[in-house]
Amino acid sequence: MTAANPPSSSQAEFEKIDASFQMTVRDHVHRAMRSAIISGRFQPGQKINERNLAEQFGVSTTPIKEALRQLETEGLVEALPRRGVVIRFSMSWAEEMILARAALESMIAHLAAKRIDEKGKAALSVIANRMKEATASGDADSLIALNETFHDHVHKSSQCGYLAKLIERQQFYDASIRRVIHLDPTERQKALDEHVAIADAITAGDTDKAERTMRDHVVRSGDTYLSIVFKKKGEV
Amino acid sequence: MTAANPPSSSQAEFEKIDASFQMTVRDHVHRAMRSAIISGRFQPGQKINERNLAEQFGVSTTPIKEALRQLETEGLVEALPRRGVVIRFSMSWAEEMILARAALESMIAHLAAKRIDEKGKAALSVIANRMKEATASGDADSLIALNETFHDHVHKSSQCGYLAKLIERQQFYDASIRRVIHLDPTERQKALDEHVAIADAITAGDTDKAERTMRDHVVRSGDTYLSIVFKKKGEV
DNA sequence: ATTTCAAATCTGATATATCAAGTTTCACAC
DNA sequence: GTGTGAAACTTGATATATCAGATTTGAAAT
Repeated sequence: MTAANPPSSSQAEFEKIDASFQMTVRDHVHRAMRSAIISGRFQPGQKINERNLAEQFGVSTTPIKEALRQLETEGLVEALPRRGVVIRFSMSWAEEMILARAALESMIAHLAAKRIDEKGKAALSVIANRMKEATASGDADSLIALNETFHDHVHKSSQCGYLAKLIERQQFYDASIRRVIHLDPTERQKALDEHVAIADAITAGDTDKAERTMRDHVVRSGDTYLSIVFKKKGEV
Repeated sequence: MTAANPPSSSQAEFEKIDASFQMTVRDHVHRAMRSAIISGRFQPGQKINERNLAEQFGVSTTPIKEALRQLETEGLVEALPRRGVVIRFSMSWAEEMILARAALESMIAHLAAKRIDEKGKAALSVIANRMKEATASGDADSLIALNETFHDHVHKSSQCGYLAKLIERQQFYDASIRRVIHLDPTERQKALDEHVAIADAITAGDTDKAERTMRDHVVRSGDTYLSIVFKKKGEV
């Protein structure tokens, strides 16, 4: 289904260019606002003024309104009809985002363990080995990238599109915070052990174990992020 | 915190009016479009024209664009920058929505079993008993309403706001389809047994069992809806 | 000082206009 | 017939204008 096929004509095969490559103003605003909200640059309950925002970004209110609708559907702001939008993000919201991600990732891990093929297993093993190396050498940047590769590969193996998309929206920490975590050797080791356990379970087709190890991993690492972002220890 | 408090002044106490009560054009469009998509009135991959839609609804394109952004974030349509939006809903998408709901509802059931108080247990028991009666008498309309009450009560007991909101978006069947299901005595009985099992587990504080019974319930009933909406049997 | 209420103001909701990227059409060259 | 490319057309993206609900203000009444 991938490279094994002979070219149907004498043309070389290329992957479709990702349409989301090009940036629109509303997406820029959406990302910027999302990042600002989840990094705490707005207070919970704070009101958002559309005209102000438009002026700050130097654009009209149209793309602002669209970005706000996206944030609203994501659950990061609440829209009160004819009264504007207010920020809805706090530590408890972040805790629930972790739980949501844990529930969804463990579901997808279950399916990955059920549906992964031999090629996928091999690829997963390669990723896991690279993680071992990067952990040993303390290469934080590689680990951050590999972490994303790992989870993306699990998503692909599960053959789930909707679930994968849904999971993307449950992330409330960004690159800079990840970096802090991955610079700690203890954290690095914990994450590695968990990733290896997940990979083993999926490769073995052990749906139950894949589910449990993934959930534990998401919850534990999520709590670590929580304690950094909100400067205190969270329990679930 | 509820009715036990004496009035702080001589004023009677009223619940705040739900701000989402008032309807805006964009919400009307959003709901109408969502309903149309999940009931299959658009083909997967079909292109949506903003101006056409605006004309059909008899409004300008502004609220249309906002509604489309909401649908996009929900995952029901995909926006290709500068090329418009296309429908992204099919049987496989619906299957995944069921799985997402199963994962999230079981997580919330787990928390409900952990956090519910005595008053909540009593209320849950009342709901379960009403369900038994309605099932015995075959009152489909009451059952539909009670079903919603039941799940809402579990959500409340879990004290989760974000998760509850997230779950609302994973519903792809509406009242008319529910009615078909609840008119079947066998289905009614199955649903009752499951609801009772869930209520028992939550009341007993058995987080594990609450999780499992809830998941099984959502998946099984989801498959029933699936087979009706898409006219064939789905397996997961 | 407190309450009342209408005018002024603010601001989100909607409509309309403009711009630019994407698509289609079709004449023309090979 | 096939490929090329420019013009015409379509349509999403953005900007601006208008409307109406919500909030604030302040003078008058008590």
